[in-house]
Amino acid sequence: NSMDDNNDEEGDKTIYVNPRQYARILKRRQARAKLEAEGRLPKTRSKYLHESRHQHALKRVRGEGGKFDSFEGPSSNKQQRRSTSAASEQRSNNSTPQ
Amino acid sequence: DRGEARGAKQGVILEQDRFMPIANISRIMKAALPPQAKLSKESKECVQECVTEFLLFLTSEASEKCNTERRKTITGDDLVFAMEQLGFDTYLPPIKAFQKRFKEANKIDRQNLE
Amino acid sequence: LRLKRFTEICLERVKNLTPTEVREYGKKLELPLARIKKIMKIDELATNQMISSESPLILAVAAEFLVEEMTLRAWIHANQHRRKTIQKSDVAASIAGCEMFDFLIDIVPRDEPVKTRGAS
DNA sequence: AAAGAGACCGGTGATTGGCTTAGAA
DNA sequence: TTCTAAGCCAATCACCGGTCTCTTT
Repeated sequence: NSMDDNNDEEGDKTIYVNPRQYARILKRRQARAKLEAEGRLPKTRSKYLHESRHQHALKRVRGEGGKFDSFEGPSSNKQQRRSTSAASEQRSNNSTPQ
Repeated sequence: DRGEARGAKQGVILEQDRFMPIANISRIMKAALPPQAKLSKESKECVQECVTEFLLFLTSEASEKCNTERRKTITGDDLVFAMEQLGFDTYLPPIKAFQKRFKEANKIDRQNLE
Repeated sequence: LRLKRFTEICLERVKNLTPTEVREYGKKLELPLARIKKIMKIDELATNQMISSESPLILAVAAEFLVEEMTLRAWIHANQHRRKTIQKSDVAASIAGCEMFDFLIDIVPRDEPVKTRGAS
């Protein structure tokens, strides 16, 4: 019922865990290790998930306080359409920026 | 070679497929809290990862039992049994109640369709 | 702060449900079933198995309970430190303080030295 | 016969960042 | 006290759930 919480052999801390979960915890640990060994798990989180949504957020109209706002500003100024002729198509692939 | 190509090669599992949407997690957490409570981004991501482990923890238990019993479908009963085995006793009454009503509802509109 | 009332509240939410209301409750679940199924398929064995339609539903309800309880315990810990923002350390403490959450031992780093003193 | 996988589709809510200031430190 | 970081807005679009056919139990 005891287990070390570090999978390295450094082994110092042995703590006692829920005996009903013990066996499953070990098997899950193996499964995660295998997944990691196959290189299927990104170890770091990306700043955003979708390039398109990131760009969308940058392009959105914002109020005075930096909040998102409805299509047009309430006070002065007329709406100005910025038809973004951003020609290049981004591959919708997900690169991890950070 | 069928044994090798079966489970071996799949691409990287990206975040969208490994975690529940962060906004949903956040909403559940907020709902359980008094309105003046705030949530750090780290705490939300942490709970997000906990949920994934929870799902896989139960799935792993149920899946292995199905395998040894040579059944090829993971049923709700398998997951309920897994929850019992793994000590999630406090969740069981509501879960069982929900499952029961769900089966009844299925039964009913199956009959209605005929 | 009343804490152990939580389990009872969970029960009340589900115990009186007519078959018609089960559908509504199913719709009201926060967690998308499609993604739950996708996550299940990450499991080595489960990838080659079939998954009944009720399985994601069961897990959705259970996971929602899990999040609520974890969050509540984390909030208690945050309060003990006079904080109004739940930090990752609070979640870690809530996990460390409940035997049922032992399965998260690898997920959340256990470096919180704060020992829960014996409450009265 | 009953039920799930997989492909397809259309509708929709999760994703998303700059500024303010709550509140962690 | 200093100064980090959470909440606040809502428009796009990836994804969810519903439906279909085909396969599996």
